Amino acid sequence: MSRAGKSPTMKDVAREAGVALGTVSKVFNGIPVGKSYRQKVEEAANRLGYSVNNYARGLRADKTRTVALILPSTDHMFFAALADHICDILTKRDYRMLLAITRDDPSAEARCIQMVRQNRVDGIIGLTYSDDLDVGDDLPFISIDRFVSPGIPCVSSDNFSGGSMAAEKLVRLGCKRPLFLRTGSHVSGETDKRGAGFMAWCQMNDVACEARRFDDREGMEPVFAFLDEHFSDGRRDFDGVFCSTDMLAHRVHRHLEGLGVKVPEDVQLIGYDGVRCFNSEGELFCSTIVQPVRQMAETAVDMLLREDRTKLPALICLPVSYAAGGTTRE
Amino acid sequence: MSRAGKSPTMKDVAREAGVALGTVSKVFNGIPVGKSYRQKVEEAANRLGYSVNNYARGLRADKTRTVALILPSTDHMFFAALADHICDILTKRDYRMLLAITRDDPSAEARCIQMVRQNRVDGIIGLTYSDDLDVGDDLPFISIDRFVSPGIPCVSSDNFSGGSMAAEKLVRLGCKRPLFLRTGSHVSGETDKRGAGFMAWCQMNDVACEARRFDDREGMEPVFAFLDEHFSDGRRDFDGVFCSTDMLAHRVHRHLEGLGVKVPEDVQLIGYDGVRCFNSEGELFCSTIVQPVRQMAETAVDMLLREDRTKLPALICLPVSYAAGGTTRE
DNA sequence: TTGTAAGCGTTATCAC
DNA sequence: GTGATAACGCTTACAA
Repeated sequence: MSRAGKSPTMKDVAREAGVALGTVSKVFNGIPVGKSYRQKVEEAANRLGYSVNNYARGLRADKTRTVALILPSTDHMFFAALADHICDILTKRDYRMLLAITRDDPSAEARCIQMVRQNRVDGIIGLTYSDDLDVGDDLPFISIDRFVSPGIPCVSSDNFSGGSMAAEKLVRLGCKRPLFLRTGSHVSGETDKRGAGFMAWCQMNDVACEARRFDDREGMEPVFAFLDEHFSDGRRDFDGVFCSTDMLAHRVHRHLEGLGVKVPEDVQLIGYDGVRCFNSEGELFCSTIVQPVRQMAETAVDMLLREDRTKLPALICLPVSYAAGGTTRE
Repeated sequence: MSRAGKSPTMKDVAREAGVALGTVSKVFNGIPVGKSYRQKVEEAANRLGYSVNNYARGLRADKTRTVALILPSTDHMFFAALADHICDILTKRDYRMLLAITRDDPSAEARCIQMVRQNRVDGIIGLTYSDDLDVGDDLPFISIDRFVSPGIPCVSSDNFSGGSMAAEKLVRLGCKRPLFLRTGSHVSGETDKRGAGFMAWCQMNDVACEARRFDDREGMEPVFAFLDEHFSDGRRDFDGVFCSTDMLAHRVHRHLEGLGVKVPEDVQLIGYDGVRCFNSEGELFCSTIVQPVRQMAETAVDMLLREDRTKLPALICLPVSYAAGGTTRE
């Protein structure tokens, strides 16, 4: 019997089962072993409540079957859904997920990298904003939505096509004076292409359009001021707005309502993300370009755990789709 | 110089710094060491890009500074906010968080326990639904919203008071025929007390009220059928509904709208959770009883990591508050 | 203070 | 198949 208070070890199981230590190890690693031995080991292990010590295993093997996910927060439906799917997919592959949250703070991002590095994770999936993130080239890293450095693959939705899709949709639905609106990080990322795609489509199709970008550090006031300027007193300077996120679209929607603007009658609104109320089965907040969250999660995990990590693509854009959510005239 | 491709170890740092291995260890454990030595070690460590191997450390110390959070999913704003706060608080205490997701599946819950046990976490915070969850008494466990077994503390919001508060609010706002509606797990938990508190208040105050409970395995159809029965064709059998969650309240709201019922004019609605759009700074979906998520997270972590784990309380109910969200006549 | 050496639980490699 | 043994990287007595 092993000392009380401490978890049993392989040694204990070996003794209990009356077999050699090596045999126990083999059983727990799926290495062929005589049937009667295997059974004796399994019984002894159950009796003792034994379970493999991953720390000892990781120390020996230098593989921990653990992946870190670094996110700004999980307190946003898009991030939360991403975390949910990635965790799910990793679990199915018998990996564990360490979650680290950064609050968009570059120093926290650096600390996280440091922390998960100490924890000898087998790889990192990160949605980060640091300009100069130093991941180190020994640790597999997949970035989401942001180019970090050459050699680090980036997985994102097809932001450019999504932007074009939004433009086309608005125009097809009758908009003559479309507007692109964004708030967001001052750090540039893949998501900037949403606006680029929107503008490009408009130019290609000879539609005059305007774009306004606001820095998220200034909050919503400048956005509201802009809307007031163009929609107060019966003014309707634009009849369709593509917002860089659903959240922005929703706030714009509310503000326009406050100004007496009718959505979608006076102005049609399209967002980006495909975020839903409460959970991914809820309703949309607005008409939107839907990111393929599950597929993004799958791709990120796939690329991270791929055996052959030479010649990974630098950027993978996954196909988006349009979904009507009540802020457009379908 | 250490072999290429492998991370440097303390030994490498010791050699690089020209000091003893033990000295390096002391530096990284904050144990006093000669100033010049400390500096030499730190420089050498930086030069080599050394970072402590937590697996070796955990193996030796039998402490991993890792906590597992077990949730049904993160794809719901309440769970997502909980995960966010718990991760944040753990990080501040220099703990890492392993996230495991169960999809309400008891067998997945058991697998998770097994998995995190292998990973030698220092404790578990779990929001689980298994009837017969076997955590084992060696591993600190804090349950959220559900009584698991004696000796396992449960942290929840004050569901009973929340229910009473909802009843009082509805009646104060003029409701004469209140209704309690719930869908949810067939497994009983602390959250059942929401309805109990509601009914108790009504009885205490001689208000006749009705309660309907639906099993979530049957979906929303039975709920909608019930609403149709009581609100079709101008019927207004109830003028105030307390729903066991914001999500339910929101769906009820939408369905009532479809029936031509005006909220809050004809019927007032109160939910439970305090969940918001997009993130915790968004707007409420409905008038609601707000759970103190941050405080719940803090309490759970506190109790989990408390030094003296004898005489922990069996149940901690944290105070809720009411917030108007447009579905009541304030 | 510093250096040394034992040991944490596993895996892998021997000769039997 | 067994049994012994050497790593893996770190902490911690203990000796110098």
